[in-house]
Amino acid sequence: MSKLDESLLTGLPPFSLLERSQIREILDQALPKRYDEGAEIFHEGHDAERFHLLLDGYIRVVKTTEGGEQIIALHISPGQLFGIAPALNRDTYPATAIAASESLALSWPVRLWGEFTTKYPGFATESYSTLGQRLGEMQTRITELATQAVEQRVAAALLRMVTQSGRKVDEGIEIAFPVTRRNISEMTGTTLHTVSRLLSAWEKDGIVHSTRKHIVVTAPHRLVLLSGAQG
Amino acid sequence: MSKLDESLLTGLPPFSLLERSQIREILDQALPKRYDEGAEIFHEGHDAERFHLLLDGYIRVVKTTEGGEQIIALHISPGQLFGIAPALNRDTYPATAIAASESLALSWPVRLWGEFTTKYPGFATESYSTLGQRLGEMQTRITELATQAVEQRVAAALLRMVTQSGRKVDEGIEIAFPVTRRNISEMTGTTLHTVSRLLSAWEKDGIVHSTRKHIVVTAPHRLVLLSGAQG
DNA sequence: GGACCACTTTGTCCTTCAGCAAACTTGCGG
DNA sequence: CCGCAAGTTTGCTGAAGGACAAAGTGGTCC
Repeated sequence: MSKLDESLLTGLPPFSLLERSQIREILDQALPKRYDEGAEIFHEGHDAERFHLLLDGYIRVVKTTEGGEQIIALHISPGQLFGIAPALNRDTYPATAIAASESLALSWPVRLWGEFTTKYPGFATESYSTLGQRLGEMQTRITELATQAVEQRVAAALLRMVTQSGRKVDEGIEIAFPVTRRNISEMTGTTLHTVSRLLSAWEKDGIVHSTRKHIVVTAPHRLVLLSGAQG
Repeated sequence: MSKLDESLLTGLPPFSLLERSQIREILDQALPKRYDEGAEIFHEGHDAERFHLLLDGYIRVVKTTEGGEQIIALHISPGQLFGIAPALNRDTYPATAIAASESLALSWPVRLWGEFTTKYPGFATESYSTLGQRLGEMQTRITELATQAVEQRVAAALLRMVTQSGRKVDEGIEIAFPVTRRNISEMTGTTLHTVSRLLSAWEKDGIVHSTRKHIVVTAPHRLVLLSGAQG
């Protein structure tokens, strides 16, 4: 593994305001690792031995029910910490992390968590803000699941992915990682069949254009209408 | 308001391990307040000026959708901190808190949050553990909503309330605060009608006994079966 | 180039549960 | 003690969407 460059961390929220030497030190203790699409990074229930920072790619955080069904809890984008069980005094991971696309992540042993939070003021603050945001998102998903119809939930899920990872292409905005119908159904609590039907309908209406594992949203504003209070 | 007694806080997780003089100091800065059933303690979106500790009673934390529907996010029991937006660097409350029964709570201005967390080691740790648990519960609710049928969700909601606040009576275990059918429907994402039908059926089966705003679970084990993978 | 595999599409049926409506019960305030 | 409000029960109907089935379509590996 080649020597890591400091520019990797410079400007990332958790490490902003740090001096070059500090970043060097943090980096020297990091273990970089590449993950293929579909590769597991850590598993629900296992001992939380390391915490992670995603540098490139996208991560799906997944929970499995006793019935064997999977629920996608959230997606991680580059620059975000994940698997930060130590922040909440947990000693096992509460969910499984899987690379949604080919990804690169750094990780540190949990014992460094305490060191980082005390040594670098911004680090703790930033981490807990992240947690706060995630809590808010989960709130939103709960109210969505509790009050909205399937069509609205699927529209909202697409918009969330677009917002988090959308990149401009000439047709519209493309979700930057592979997504299957099944994936979407696991984000919205429905079946892949229903998702397929919805996407087909939207395709016909010119709202989205989707190929095998890729989705381009061509009319985001119409999707917003579908996701909102009334269509 | 009469002088507060130190025994109020002694032994409560957030303040365990503290010396008498420290507890005295904390208590002297606290504002105690009594709330009638249904009274609002703070409102979603308002400036988070204080954080709270529930001493007696039960609090419902509620989120309102644009459509005006309410979703009950969680219940707070005595001894728990709530409205701890500052822990996540939020400056507004993410939800509304309402007394589910007559309640007594202490509160402190948010500026003391930093002081408490730095001065009293156990305080921060304990607070973040609480947050971790809540995050876990929300996860569970999301998977429930996404994968389980209404009957299972309602059974699970009753069990959750029983676990959190159940007190033994001769018929079985009673939920310690008033709960209406509508409340349950707001916890489970269904309608009060459906909840009413379920409770009636369970009453006939001898699983619960419910009066107007009170529920006694007479056969918890059967409820567990209903909430589980298969009924 | 062919075979297999993963993903998708589409059709049909059937259950669950939300929506609507209306009567009933309980408790409280005057 | 009466009237009203809040909470509950119950019936009926219809639509949403899950379950099952089966065929279509890329993509990839040999």
